[in-house]
Amino acid sequence: MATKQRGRPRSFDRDEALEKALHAFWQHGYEATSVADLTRVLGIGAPSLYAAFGDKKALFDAAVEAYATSDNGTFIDRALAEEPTAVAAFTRILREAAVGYTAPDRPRGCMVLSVGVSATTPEVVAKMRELRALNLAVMTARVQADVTAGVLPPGTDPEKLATYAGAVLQGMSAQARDGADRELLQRVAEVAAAGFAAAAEGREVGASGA
Amino acid sequence: MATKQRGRPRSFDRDEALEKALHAFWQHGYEATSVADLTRVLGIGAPSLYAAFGDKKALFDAAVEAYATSDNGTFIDRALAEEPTAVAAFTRILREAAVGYTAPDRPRGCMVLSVGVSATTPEVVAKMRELRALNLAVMTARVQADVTAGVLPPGTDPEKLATYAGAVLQGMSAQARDGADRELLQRVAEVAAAGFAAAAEGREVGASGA
DNA sequence: CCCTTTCTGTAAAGGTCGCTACAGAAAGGA
DNA sequence: TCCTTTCTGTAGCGACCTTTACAGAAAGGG
Repeated sequence: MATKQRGRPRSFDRDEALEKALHAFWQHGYEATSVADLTRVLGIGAPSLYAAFGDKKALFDAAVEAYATSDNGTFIDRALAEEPTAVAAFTRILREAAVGYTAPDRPRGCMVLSVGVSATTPEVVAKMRELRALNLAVMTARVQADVTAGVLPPGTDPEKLATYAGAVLQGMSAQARDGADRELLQRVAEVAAAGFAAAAEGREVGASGA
Repeated sequence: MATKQRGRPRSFDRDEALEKALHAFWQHGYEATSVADLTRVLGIGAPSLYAAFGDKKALFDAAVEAYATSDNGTFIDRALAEEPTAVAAFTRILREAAVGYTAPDRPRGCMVLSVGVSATTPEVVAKMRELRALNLAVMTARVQADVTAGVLPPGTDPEKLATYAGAVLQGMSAQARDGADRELLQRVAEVAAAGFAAAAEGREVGASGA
Protein backbone atom coordinates (compact mmCIF):
# COMPACT_ATOMS: atom_id res chain seq x y z
CA MET A 1 0.00 0.00 0.00
CA ALA A 2 1.06 3.54 -0.70
CA THR A 3 4.80 3.08 -0.61
CA LYS A 4 5.33 6.67 -1.70
CA GLN A 5 3.67 9.09 0.65
CA ARG A 6 2.69 12.35 -0.81
CA GLY A 7 3.33 15.28 1.49
CA ARG A 8 6.20 16.46 3.64
CA PRO A 9 7.83 13.48 5.36
CA ARG A 10 7.63 13.02 9.12
CA SER A 11 10.70 14.28 10.95
CA PHE A 12 10.77 11.48 13.52
CA ASP A 13 10.39 7.72 13.76
CA ARG A 14 6.95 6.82 15.05
CA ASP A 15 8.02 3.65 16.84
CA GLU A 16 10.96 5.33 18.51
CA ALA A 17 8.71 8.12 19.67
CA LEU A 18 6.21 5.60 20.98
CA GLU A 19 8.87 3.87 23.00
CA LYS A 20 10.04 7.15 24.48
CA ALA A 21 6.45 7.97 25.40
CA LEU A 22 6.07 4.52 26.94
CA HIS A 23 9.09 5.09 29.14
CA ALA A 24 7.80 8.49 30.22
CA PHE A 25 4.36 7.14 31.12
CA TRP A 26 5.92 4.09 32.76
CA GLN A 27 8.11 6.24 34.95
CA HIS A 28 5.79 9.08 35.91
CA GLY A 29 2.28 7.78 35.30
CA TYR A 30 -0.48 8.99 33.04
CA GLU A 31 -1.61 12.26 34.59
CA ALA A 32 1.85 13.33 35.76
CA THR A 33 3.24 13.04 32.24
CA SER A 34 2.06 16.22 30.54
CA VAL A 35 1.88 16.77 26.82
CA ALA A 36 4.61 19.35 27.30
CA ASP A 37 6.77 16.66 28.91
CA LEU A 38 6.07 14.34 26.01
CA THR A 39 6.92 16.88 23.33
CA ARG A 40 10.19 17.56 25.16
CA VAL A 41 11.04 13.86 25.53
CA LEU A 42 10.03 12.95 21.99
CA GLY A 43 11.73 16.03 20.58
CA ILE A 44 8.71 17.02 18.50
CA GLY A 45 6.06 19.71 18.60
CA ALA A 46 2.58 19.20 19.96
CA PRO A 47 0.85 19.29 16.54
CA SER A 48 3.16 16.53 15.29
CA LEU A 49 2.34 14.45 18.34
CA TYR A 50 -1.38 14.93 17.85
CA ALA A 51 -1.18 14.21 14.14
CA ALA A 52 0.74 11.00 14.73
CA PHE A 53 -1.07 9.57 17.75
CA GLY A 54 -4.40 11.31 18.18
CA ASP A 55 -4.61 12.73 21.66
CA LYS A 56 -2.82 12.06 24.93
CA LYS A 57 -5.06 9.15 25.90
CA ALA A 58 -4.64 7.51 22.48
CA LEU A 59 -0.89 7.84 22.82
CA PHE A 60 -1.10 6.24 26.23
CA ASP A 61 -3.22 3.43 24.84
CA ALA A 62 -0.68 2.83 22.10
CA ALA A 63 2.11 2.82 24.68
CA VAL A 64 0.25 0.32 26.84
CA GLU A 65 -0.35 -1.83 23.80
CA ALA A 66 3.36 -1.75 23.03
CA TYR A 67 4.12 -2.64 26.63
CA ALA A 68 1.60 -5.46 26.73
CA THR A 69 3.03 -7.09 23.63
CA SER A 70 6.65 -6.66 24.72
CA ASP A 71 8.65 -9.10 26.82
CA ASN A 72 7.69 -7.14 29.93
CA GLY A 73 4.03 -7.66 29.25
CA THR A 74 4.09 -11.27 28.14
CA PHE A 75 6.45 -13.04 30.51
CA ILE A 76 3.57 -14.20 32.68
CA ASP A 77 1.64 -15.73 29.79
CA ARG A 78 4.79 -17.33 28.44
CA ALA A 79 5.66 -18.94 31.77
CA LEU A 80 2.11 -20.18 32.23
CA ALA A 81 2.16 -21.71 28.75
CA GLU A 82 5.67 -23.12 28.73
CA GLU A 83 6.14 -24.57 32.20
CA PRO A 84 4.81 -28.08 32.78
CA THR A 85 3.01 -27.28 36.05
CA ALA A 86 1.35 -24.26 37.63
CA VAL A 87 3.80 -24.39 40.52
CA ALA A 88 6.75 -24.32 38.16
CA ALA A 89 5.16 -21.53 36.17
CA PHE A 90 4.56 -19.32 39.18
CA THR A 91 8.01 -20.00 40.53
CA ARG A 92 9.43 -18.85 37.23
CA ILE A 93 7.09 -15.85 37.10
CA LEU A 94 8.16 -14.64 40.52
CA ARG A 95 11.83 -15.09 39.73
CA GLU A 96 11.56 -13.33 36.40
CA ALA A 97 9.60 -10.53 38.01
CA ALA A 98 12.40 -9.91 40.50
CA VAL A 99 14.81 -9.51 37.59
CA GLY A 100 12.49 -7.65 35.24
CA TYR A 101 11.27 -5.17 37.83
CA THR A 102 14.83 -4.09 38.56
CA ALA A 103 16.25 -3.93 35.04
CA PRO A 104 18.64 -0.99 34.78
CA ASP A 105 17.66 0.05 31.26
CA ARG A 106 13.97 0.68 31.88
CA PRO A 107 11.69 2.10 34.56
CA ARG A 108 11.31 -0.04 37.65
CA GLY A 109 8.35 -2.23 38.39
CA CYS A 110 5.47 -3.27 36.18
CA MET A 111 3.68 -0.59 34.20
CA VAL A 112 0.26 -2.17 34.53
CA LEU A 113 0.64 -2.84 38.24
CA SER A 114 2.35 0.34 39.37
CA VAL A 115 1.33 3.02 36.92
CA GLY A 116 -2.04 1.36 36.63
CA VAL A 117 -2.96 1.88 40.26
CA SER A 118 -1.78 5.48 40.25
CA ALA A 119 -3.97 6.68 37.40
CA THR A 120 -7.12 8.63 38.18
CA THR A 121 -8.57 9.37 34.73
CA PRO A 122 -11.60 7.05 34.58
CA GLU A 123 -10.92 5.54 31.15
CA VAL A 124 -7.30 4.86 32.04
CA VAL A 125 -8.24 3.37 35.40
CA ALA A 126 -10.76 1.08 33.72
CA LYS A 127 -8.33 -0.08 31.05
CA MET A 128 -5.55 -0.87 33.50
CA ARG A 129 -7.90 -2.58 35.89
CA GLU A 130 -9.13 -4.70 33.03
CA LEU A 131 -5.58 -5.74 32.20
CA ARG A 132 -4.94 -6.71 35.81
CA ALA A 133 -8.19 -8.66 35.96
CA LEU A 134 -7.23 -10.45 32.76
CA ASN A 135 -3.90 -11.45 34.23
CA LEU A 136 -5.60 -12.76 37.33
CA ALA A 137 -8.05 -14.73 35.23
CA VAL A 138 -5.27 -16.31 33.20
CA MET A 139 -3.38 -17.25 36.33
CA THR A 140 -6.50 -18.66 37.95
CA ALA A 141 -7.23 -20.73 34.85
CA ARG A 142 -3.71 -22.16 34.88
CA VAL A 143 -4.10 -23.38 38.44
CA GLN A 144 -7.53 -24.74 37.66
CA ALA A 145 -6.06 -26.65 34.72
CA ASP A 146 -3.60 -28.38 37.02
CA VAL A 147 -6.42 -29.30 39.38
CA THR A 148 -8.48 -30.69 36.53
CA ALA A 149 -5.48 -32.64 35.26
CA GLY A 150 -4.90 -34.12 38.69
CA VAL A 151 -1.52 -32.44 39.10
CA LEU A 152 -2.84 -30.51 42.08
CA PRO A 153 -5.20 -31.96 44.73
CA PRO A 154 -8.98 -31.54 44.31
CA GLY A 155 -9.29 -29.19 47.29
CA THR A 156 -7.03 -26.57 45.72
CA ASP A 157 -8.38 -23.02 45.59
CA PRO A 158 -7.30 -21.51 42.22
CA GLU A 159 -8.69 -18.05 42.89
CA LYS A 160 -6.86 -17.82 46.19
CA LEU A 161 -3.56 -18.92 44.72
CA ALA A 162 -3.78 -16.62 41.72
CA THR A 163 -4.75 -13.65 43.88
CA TYR A 164 -1.90 -14.44 46.22
CA ALA A 165 0.55 -14.48 43.32
CA GLY A 166 -0.95 -11.29 41.94
CA ALA A 167 -0.62 -9.57 45.28
CA VAL A 168 3.01 -10.59 45.65
CA LEU A 169 3.80 -9.37 42.13
CA GLN A 170 2.09 -6.07 42.85
CA GLY A 171 4.04 -5.74 46.07
CA MET A 172 7.32 -6.59 44.39
CA SER A 173 6.64 -4.01 41.73
CA ALA A 174 6.01 -1.39 44.38
CA GLN A 175 9.11 -2.37 46.33
CA ALA A 176 11.19 -2.16 43.19
CA ARG A 177 9.87 1.36 42.65
CA ASP A 178 10.78 2.18 46.24
CA GLY A 179 14.37 1.22 45.53
CA ALA A 180 14.61 -2.40 46.66
CA ASP A 181 17.56 -3.96 44.87
CA ARG A 182 17.35 -7.00 42.64
CA GLU A 183 19.00 -9.39 45.04
CA LEU A 184 16.55 -8.59 47.84
CA LEU A 185 13.62 -8.96 45.47
CA GLN A 186 14.95 -12.32 44.38
CA ARG A 187 15.01 -13.51 47.97
CA VAL A 188 11.44 -12.30 48.40
CA ALA A 189 10.45 -14.17 45.24
CA GLU A 190 11.87 -17.40 46.68
CA VAL A 191 9.82 -17.02 49.85
CA ALA A 192 6.71 -16.31 47.81
CA ALA A 193 7.34 -19.21 45.44
CA ALA A 194 7.82 -21.59 48.33
CA GLY A 195 4.64 -20.33 49.96
CA PHE A 196 2.76 -20.72 46.71
CA ALA A 197 4.00 -24.28 46.24
CA ALA A 198 3.15 -25.22 49.80
CA ALA A 199 -0.36 -23.83 49.53
CA ALA A 200 -0.92 -25.33 46.09
CA GLU A 201 0.22 -28.77 47.07
CA GLY A 202 -1.97 -28.71 50.12
CA ARG A 203 0.82 -29.00 52.63
CA GLU A 204 -0.55 -28.03 55.99
CA VAL A 205 1.48 -25.24 57.49
CA GLY A 206 0.34 -24.43 60.98
CA ALA A 207 0.14 -20.72 61.51
CA SER A 208 -0.27 -19.65 65.07
CA GLY A 209 -3.72 -18.62 66.11
CA ALA A 210 -7.04 -20.05 65.01
CA MET B 1 -5.01 27.99 76.70
CA ALA B 2 -6.95 30.96 75.31
CA THR B 3 -10.40 29.66 76.20
CA LYS B 4 -12.16 32.76 74.91
CA GLN B 5 -11.20 33.49 71.34
CA ARG B 6 -11.63 36.99 70.18
CA GLY B 7 -12.95 37.25 66.63
CA ARG B 8 -15.71 35.65 64.62
CA PRO B 9 -16.00 31.96 65.51
CA ARG B 10 -15.18 29.28 62.99
CA SER B 11 -18.21 27.87 61.22
CA PHE B 12 -16.99 24.27 61.13
CA ASP B 13 -15.30 21.71 63.34
CA ARG B 14 -11.63 21.44 62.48
CA ASP B 15 -11.27 17.76 63.36
CA GLU B 16 -14.37 16.77 61.44
CA ALA B 17 -13.09 18.69 58.44
CA LEU B 18 -9.72 17.00 58.77
CA GLU B 19 -11.32 13.59 58.73
CA LYS B 20 -13.35 14.43 55.66
CA ALA B 21 -10.19 15.62 53.96
CA LEU B 22 -8.43 12.42 54.99
CA HIS B 23 -11.14 10.32 53.39
CA ALA B 24 -11.00 12.37 50.20
CA PHE B 25 -7.20 12.05 49.93
CA TRP B 26 -7.37 8.40 50.91
CA GLN B 27 -9.86 7.66 48.16
CA HIS B 28 -8.58 9.74 45.28
CA GLY B 29 -4.95 10.48 46.09
CA TYR B 30 -3.10 13.72 46.61
CA GLU B 31 -3.00 15.33 43.18
CA ALA B 32 -6.42 14.07 42.09
CA THR B 33 -8.07 15.70 45.09
CA SER B 34 -8.31 19.36 44.13
CA VAL B 35 -8.83 22.21 46.53
CA ALA B 36 -12.19 22.71 44.86
CA ASP B 37 -13.05 19.09 45.72
CA LEU B 38 -11.96 19.67 49.28
CA THR B 39 -13.98 22.83 49.75
CA ARG B 40 -17.01 20.98 48.42
CA VAL B 41 -16.50 17.94 50.66
CA LEU B 42 -15.69 20.00 53.74
CA GLY B 43 -18.50 22.41 53.02
CA ILE B 44 -16.34 25.48 53.52
CA GLY B 45 -14.78 28.15 51.34
CA ALA B 46 -11.21 28.12 50.17
CA PRO B 47 -10.08 30.99 52.43
CA SER B 48 -11.41 29.15 55.47
CA LEU B 49 -9.54 26.04 54.44
CA TYR B 50 -6.31 27.96 53.96
CA ALA B 51 -6.75 29.82 57.25
CA ALA B 52 -7.35 26.59 59.14
CA PHE B 53 -4.78 24.29 57.59
CA GLY B 54 -2.23 26.35 55.66
CA ASP B 55 -2.09 25.11 52.10
CA LYS B 56 -3.08 21.89 50.35
CA LYS B 57 0.14 20.10 51.22
CA ALA B 58 -0.12 21.08 54.89
CA LEU B 59 -3.68 19.77 54.96
CA PHE B 60 -2.48 16.53 53.40
CA ASP B 61 0.30 16.29 55.98
CA ALA B 62 -2.23 16.79 58.78
CA ALA B 63 -4.46 14.13 57.24
CA VAL B 64 -1.58 11.68 57.00
CA GLU B 65 -0.68 12.42 60.59
CA ALA B 66 -4.26 11.70 61.61
CA TYR B 67 -4.18 8.49 59.61
CA ALA B 68 -0.86 7.37 61.04
CA THR B 69 -2.03 7.80 64.61
CA SER B 70 -5.39 6.14 64.00
CA ASP B 71 -6.12 2.43 64.29
CA ASN B 72 -5.52 2.06 60.56
CA GLY B 73 -2.02 3.43 60.90
CA THR B 74 -0.97 1.67 64.09
CA PHE B 75 -2.22 -1.88 63.79
CA ILE B 76 1.14 -3.08 62.53
CA ASP B 77 3.07 -1.57 65.42
CA ARG B 78 0.51 -2.86 67.90
CA ALA B 79 0.71 -6.41 66.57
CA LEU B 80 4.49 -6.31 66.56
CA ALA B 81 4.53 -5.10 70.15
CA GLU B 82 1.75 -7.25 71.57
CA GLU B 83 2.28 -10.66 69.98
CA PRO B 84 4.80 -12.95 71.67
CA THR B 85 6.62 -13.90 68.46
CA ALA B 86 7.35 -12.34 65.10
CA VAL B 87 5.51 -15.14 63.33
CA ALA B 88 2.41 -14.59 65.46
CA ALA B 89 2.66 -10.86 64.93
CA PHE B 90 2.87 -11.11 61.15
CA THR B 91 0.07 -13.65 61.04
CA ARG B 92 -2.09 -11.21 62.95
CA ILE B 93 -0.97 -8.29 60.77
CA LEU B 94 -1.92 -10.09 57.58
CA ARG B 95 -5.27 -11.15 58.97
CA GLU B 96 -6.08 -7.70 60.27
CA ALA B 97 -5.01 -6.17 56.98
CA ALA B 98 -7.50 -8.35 55.10
CA VAL B 99 -10.25 -7.01 57.32
CA GLY B 100 -9.08 -3.42 57.58
CA TYR B 101 -8.43 -3.01 53.84
CA THR B 102 -12.03 -4.00 53.08
CA ALA B 103 -13.86 -2.09 55.80
CA PRO B 104 -17.14 -0.76 54.41
CA ASP B 105 -17.05 2.57 56.23
CA ARG B 106 -13.77 3.87 54.88
CA PRO B 107 -11.79 3.87 51.62
CA ARG B 108 -10.29 0.56 50.66
CA GLY B 109 -6.68 -0.37 51.13
CA CYS B 110 -3.94 1.36 53.06
CA MET B 111 -3.45 5.07 52.56
CA VAL B 112 0.31 4.98 52.87
CA LEU B 113 0.68 1.96 50.60
CA SER B 114 -1.86 2.77 47.91
CA VAL B 115 -2.17 6.54 47.85
CA GLY B 116 1.50 6.78 48.70
CA VAL B 117 2.66 5.09 45.53
CA SER B 118 0.32 7.12 43.35
CA ALA B 119 1.53 10.56 44.40
CA THR B 120 3.89 12.45 42.13
CA THR B 121 4.50 15.69 44.02
CA PRO B 122 8.09 15.28 45.23
CA GLU B 123 7.52 16.26 48.87
CA VAL B 124 4.52 13.96 49.14
CA VAL B 125 6.36 11.10 47.46
CA ALA B 126 9.27 11.52 49.86
CA LYS B 127 7.07 11.63 52.95
CA MET B 128 5.08 8.54 52.00
CA ARG B 129 8.19 6.65 51.00
CA GLU B 130 9.68 7.50 54.35
CA LEU B 131 6.64 6.10 56.14
CA ARG B 132 6.87 2.89 54.15
CA ALA B 133 10.59 2.59 54.88
CA LEU B 134 9.89 3.14 58.56
CA ASN B 135 7.32 0.36 58.57
CA LEU B 136 9.76 -1.96 56.86
CA ALA B 137 12.46 -1.08 59.39
CA VAL B 138 10.15 -1.78 62.32
CA MET B 139 9.13 -5.11 60.84
CA THR B 140 12.73 -6.04 60.13
CA ALA B 141 13.71 -5.17 63.69
CA ARG B 142 10.95 -7.35 65.09
CA VAL B 143 12.19 -10.38 63.17
CA GLN B 144 15.76 -9.60 64.18
CA ALA B 145 14.66 -9.48 67.80
CA ASP B 146 13.29 -13.00 67.55
CA VAL B 147 16.52 -14.18 66.00
CA THR B 148 18.55 -12.56 68.76
CA ALA B 149 16.25 -14.08 71.37
CA GLY B 150 16.70 -17.52 69.87
CA VAL B 151 13.02 -17.83 68.90
CA LEU B 152 13.99 -17.98 65.25
CA PRO B 153 17.02 -19.86 63.90
CA PRO B 154 20.31 -18.01 63.41
CA GLY B 155 20.22 -18.26 59.64
CA THR B 156 16.99 -16.25 59.42
CA ASP B 157 17.01 -13.30 57.02
CA PRO B 158 15.03 -10.48 58.69
CA GLU B 159 15.22 -8.09 55.76
CA LYS B 160 13.89 -10.73 53.40
CA LEU B 161 10.99 -11.65 55.65
CA ALA B 162 10.01 -8.06 56.36
CA THR B 163 10.18 -7.13 52.68
CA TYR B 164 8.10 -10.18 51.84
CA ALA B 165 5.46 -9.16 54.36
CA GLY B 166 5.57 -5.59 53.13
CA ALA B 167 5.12 -6.71 49.55
CA VAL B 168 2.15 -8.90 50.42
CA LEU B 169 0.52 -6.07 52.35
CA GLN B 170 1.07 -3.72 49.46
CA GLY B 171 -0.42 -6.27 47.09
CA MET B 172 -3.39 -6.89 49.35
CA SER B 173 -4.03 -3.17 49.57
CA ALA B 174 -3.99 -2.91 45.79
CA GLN B 175 -6.27 -5.93 45.38
CA ALA B 176 -8.70 -4.45 47.88
CA ARG B 177 -8.78 -1.27 45.82
CA ASP B 178 -9.40 -3.38 42.72
CA GLY B 179 -12.48 -4.80 44.36
CA ALA B 180 -11.32 -8.07 45.92
CA ASP B 181 -13.77 -8.98 48.65
CA ARG B 182 -12.82 -9.50 52.26
CA GLU B 183 -13.19 -13.24 52.25
CA LEU B 184 -10.82 -13.66 49.31
CA LEU B 185 -8.29 -11.36 50.91
CA GLN B 186 -8.50 -13.39 54.10
CA ARG B 187 -7.67 -16.55 52.19
CA VAL B 188 -4.72 -14.76 50.62
CA ALA B 189 -3.59 -13.64 54.06
CA GLU B 190 -3.59 -17.24 55.27
CA VAL B 191 -1.38 -18.33 52.39
CA ALA B 192 0.99 -15.45 53.05
CA ALA B 193 1.07 -16.09 56.79
CA ALA B 194 1.84 -19.75 56.25
CA GLY B 195 4.57 -18.85 53.78
CA PHE B 196 6.03 -16.34 56.21
CA ALA B 197 6.04 -18.87 59.04
CA ALA B 198 7.62 -21.53 56.88
CA ALA B 199 10.36 -19.20 55.71
CA ALA B 200 10.95 -17.78 59.18
CA GLU B 201 11.23 -21.13 60.85
CA GLY B 202 13.65 -22.34 58.22
CA ARG B 203 11.47 -25.11 56.90
CA GLU B 204 12.81 -26.19 53.56
CA VAL B 205 10.13 -25.98 50.94
CA GLY B 206 11.38 -27.36 47.67
CA ALA B 207 10.39 -25.12 44.82
CA SER B 208 10.83 -26.60 41.40
CA GLY B 209 13.79 -25.40 39.40
CA ALA B 210 17.24 -24.52 40.71
C1' DC C 1 -22.00 51.89 71.10
C1' DC C 2 -17.67 51.52 68.68
C1' DC C 3 -13.21 49.16 68.07
C1' DT C 4 -10.55 45.22 67.33
C1' DT C 5 -10.17 40.60 65.97
C1' DT C 6 -11.15 36.70 63.36
C1' DC C 7 -13.71 34.22 60.04
C1' DT C 8 -16.65 34.12 55.70
C1' DG C 9 -17.94 34.46 50.65
C1' DT C 10 -16.89 36.52 46.15
C1' DA C 11 -13.90 36.96 42.79
C1' DA C 12 -9.89 36.90 40.59
C1' DA C 13 -4.69 36.52 39.77
C1' DG C 14 -1.13 33.77 37.86
C1' DG C 15 0.10 29.31 36.16
C1' DT C 16 -0.37 24.83 33.81
C1' DC C 17 -3.25 21.72 31.52
C1' DG C 18 -4.80 19.41 26.90
C1' DC C 19 -5.51 20.78 22.51
C1' DT C 20 -5.67 23.33 17.94
C1' DA C 21 -5.78 27.42 14.20
C1' DC C 22 -2.76 29.05 11.20
C1' DA C 23 1.01 30.00 8.20
C1' DG C 24 5.12 28.28 6.30
C1' DA C 25 8.24 24.28 4.89
C1' DA C 26 9.18 20.11 2.39
C1' DA C 27 8.01 16.41 -0.27
C1' DG C 28 5.66 14.12 -4.98
C1' DG C 29 2.85 14.74 -9.41
C1' DA C 30 1.96 17.07 -13.63
C1' DT D 1 7.44 25.60 -12.46
C1' DC D 2 3.19 25.28 -10.04
C1' DC D 3 -0.21 22.52 -7.47
C1' DT D 4 -1.45 19.39 -4.03
C1' DT D 5 -0.46 17.02 0.06
C1' DT D 6 1.41 16.44 4.46
C1' DC D 7 4.14 17.78 8.25
C1' DT D 8 6.32 21.52 11.36
C1' DG D 9 6.71 25.56 14.60
C1' DT D 10 4.45 29.52 16.74
C1' DA D 11 1.15 31.12 19.24
C1' DG D 12 -2.85 30.98 21.62
C1' DC D 13 -7.53 29.03 23.19
C1' DG D 14 -10.61 27.85 27.14
C1' DA D 15 -10.57 25.07 31.33
C1' DC D 16 -8.82 24.00 35.47
C1' DC D 17 -5.34 24.40 39.12
C1' DT D 18 -3.63 26.54 43.78
C1' DT D 19 -3.63 30.52 46.16
C1' DT D 20 -4.92 35.20 47.76
C1' DA D 21 -6.95 40.27 47.92
C1' DC D 22 -10.78 42.32 49.53
C1' DA D 23 -15.02 43.61 51.69
C1' DG D 24 -18.53 42.23 54.77
C1' DA D 25 -20.17 39.40 58.88
C1' DA D 26 -19.92 37.88 63.58
C1' DA D 27 -17.93 37.53 67.85
C1' DG D 28 -15.56 39.86 72.45
C1' DG D 29 -13.55 44.15 75.04
C1' DG D 30 -14.09 48.66 76.60
